[in-house]
Amino acid sequence: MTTELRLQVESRMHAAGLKLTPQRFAVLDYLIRNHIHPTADQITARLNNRFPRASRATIYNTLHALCEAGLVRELYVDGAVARYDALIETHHHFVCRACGTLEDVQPAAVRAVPRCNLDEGYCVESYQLVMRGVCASCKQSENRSKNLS
Amino acid sequence: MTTELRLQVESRMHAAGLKLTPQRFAVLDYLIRNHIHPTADQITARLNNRFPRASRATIYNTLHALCEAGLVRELYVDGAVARYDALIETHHHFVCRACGTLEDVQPAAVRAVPRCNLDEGYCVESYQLVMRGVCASCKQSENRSKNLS
DNA sequence: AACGGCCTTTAGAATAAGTCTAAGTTGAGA
DNA sequence: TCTCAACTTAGACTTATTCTAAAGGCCGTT
Ligand SMILES: [Mn+2]
Ligand SMILES: [Mn+2]
Ligand SMILES: [Zn+2]
Ligand SMILES: [Zn+2]
Repeated sequence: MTTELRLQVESRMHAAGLKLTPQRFAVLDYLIRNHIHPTADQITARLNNRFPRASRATIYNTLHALCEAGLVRELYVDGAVARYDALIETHHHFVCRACGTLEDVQPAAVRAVPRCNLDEGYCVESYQLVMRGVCASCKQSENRSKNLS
Repeated sequence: MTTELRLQVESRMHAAGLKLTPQRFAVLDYLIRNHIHPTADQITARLNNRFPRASRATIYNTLHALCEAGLVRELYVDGAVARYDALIETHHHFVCRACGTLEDVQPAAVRAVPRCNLDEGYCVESYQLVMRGVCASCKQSENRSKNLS
């Protein structure tokens, strides 16, 4: 499975004119296995537990290279920090205002996909929907504390 | 008209426990008159042509105060820089990848408002749609250069 | 008018995310 | 195996934003 993945990735990277280095593979592998939309810092912290170590510059270079190659998406949702996502099929996001987690929302969960007809001449190439609210587990704790009071 | 506005703003600020200072009014007034979703820097540059001058810290304090008071929205669309919006009614945005302008999209222009039915227990409080593409005037120049070649 | 308390403004230092640079390292094709 | 463009690295730099400590303004009280 990792072998398959490696081959897929290798061919994609190659197509984009990029070498597949250990660092690049480690970053992508981490993103594919962890759909938590981590920041560059989280990725760095996580990868530097184990081999191969990667410097800040390399993390950013790698993330940008992977974005260029279309294997990763850069996501700005809340503040000034970029988050990264290896799920590149069209999908949306839900942000919990209580715990801050950023979860995927499959397009199927959005009942009516928006069709935007802007003024004449505008060309919409992509769109992204960000929903905000309270996630199921935070909702529960909210209710629990309400009952106590 | 400015008088009416000032009174409205004053009561809103007061309700939020905040004084309406000349700096605060100037920032809000600028945002209301200019729907260009400016950054803190653009606001600073613009206001410091005329009275009242405002320091960086005050600009940020003011913008945050106005956000708290619900008179202004902070918007992160592309990356690292916050943009500010005095249009607080629900609406969406269009970003031109060529010229970078960020325009309002009235909800009416979105044909089908998304209804999101997430997993049990999730509570969606708001959502925002960001469309990306090419604006009408950039589209024109693109076409013009295509014809030349 | 002078005083005191509280909120606001200010300049500039501090922080945080990301980019750049210059030097050393590496790995894929010949 | 050899080679060299591509890659990685530490650390300096930049940019947006936040923090801090001191000064200023407003108001009700003496
Ligand atoms: Mn995602
Ligand atoms: Mn807007
Ligand atoms: Zn939550
Ligand atoms: Zn444009």
